Amino acid sequence: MYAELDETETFLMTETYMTIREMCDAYDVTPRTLRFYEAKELLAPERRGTKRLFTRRDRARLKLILKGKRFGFSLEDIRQLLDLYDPNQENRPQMKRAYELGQERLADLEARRAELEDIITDLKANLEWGAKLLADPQKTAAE
Amino acid sequence: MYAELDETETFLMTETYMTIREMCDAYDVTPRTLRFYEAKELLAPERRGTKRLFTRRDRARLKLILKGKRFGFSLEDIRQLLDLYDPNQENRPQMKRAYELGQERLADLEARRAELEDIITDLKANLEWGAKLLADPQKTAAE
DNA sequence: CGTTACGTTGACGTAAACGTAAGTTACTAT
DNA sequence: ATAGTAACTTACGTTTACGTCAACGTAACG
Repeated sequence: MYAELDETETFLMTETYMTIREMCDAYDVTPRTLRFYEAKELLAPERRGTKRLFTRRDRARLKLILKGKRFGFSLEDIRQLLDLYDPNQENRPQMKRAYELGQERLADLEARRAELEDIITDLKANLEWGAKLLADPQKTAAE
Repeated sequence: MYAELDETETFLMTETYMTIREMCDAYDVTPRTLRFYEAKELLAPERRGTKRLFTRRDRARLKLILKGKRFGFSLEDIRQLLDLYDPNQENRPQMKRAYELGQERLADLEARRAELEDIITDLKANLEWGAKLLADPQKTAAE
């Protein structure tokens, strides 16, 4: 099926593919990581022969993966979130399920945002107290 | 030194200690987890004989640990954050270092808050689009 | 045509954060 | 005295998310 493609790639090259190394440099990850994400079905790069070609879609997904990780989501959590981002057209029941799942996730995220606010507020207050203590050890002595 | 204490514990029992099981029930963790956190010096329960007695301080710290984990901080990260919360009095250079470290952490947290906002915004938009698609598949067909 | 560079697939190793017995101790209840 | 309950220590097992070789393919370059 691919036998008729020549070296000049005249077909869908509007996609601006990226090699694995370009990806690594652009997003500061290792090749191992990208292959690992593919194995876990978080990414799905195309292949030219044996080599991976990462698409715009892969890049968008990778960005989300990296963000998600910074918030303590497991890769499995993230995979489910990603599925919300390009819903499987032609499958209403599954779409609906994904939509509902998305609502729950959104609630989670908003709860986390509140927690994060708390933490930030606490830490700020604490640092201000610390600043006073450093500046004037006597005055701040009392609890 | 503890030989003169009797069973009625008349000394510092204003602290309202909690047993390991009470802690587990209150914070939804396992005993293993609490012992693990102690081994990692995140908690420092007192002992009555061999048994652990968790103080108010331990509880405050545990709350922060659990929050921190939800944001993808490692236990080692969290340990350093915790040290900011009850600074080692009588140690200016270390206090100063802790303070500076705290500033950095705060910047991290605020950056994360921004990211979290992004994610929430994205997901919201996505879900609204999904809602339309579910409600009226024809109209929403175009990309 | 050899070698250098980049990519590939196994396959085993590792650090973090616990889980899970196995065996011991301590108190309490019958 | 015995049985039960709860906690303890020691130690090996497990999962997640990759790191790290080893061995191989192939395209380009001098």
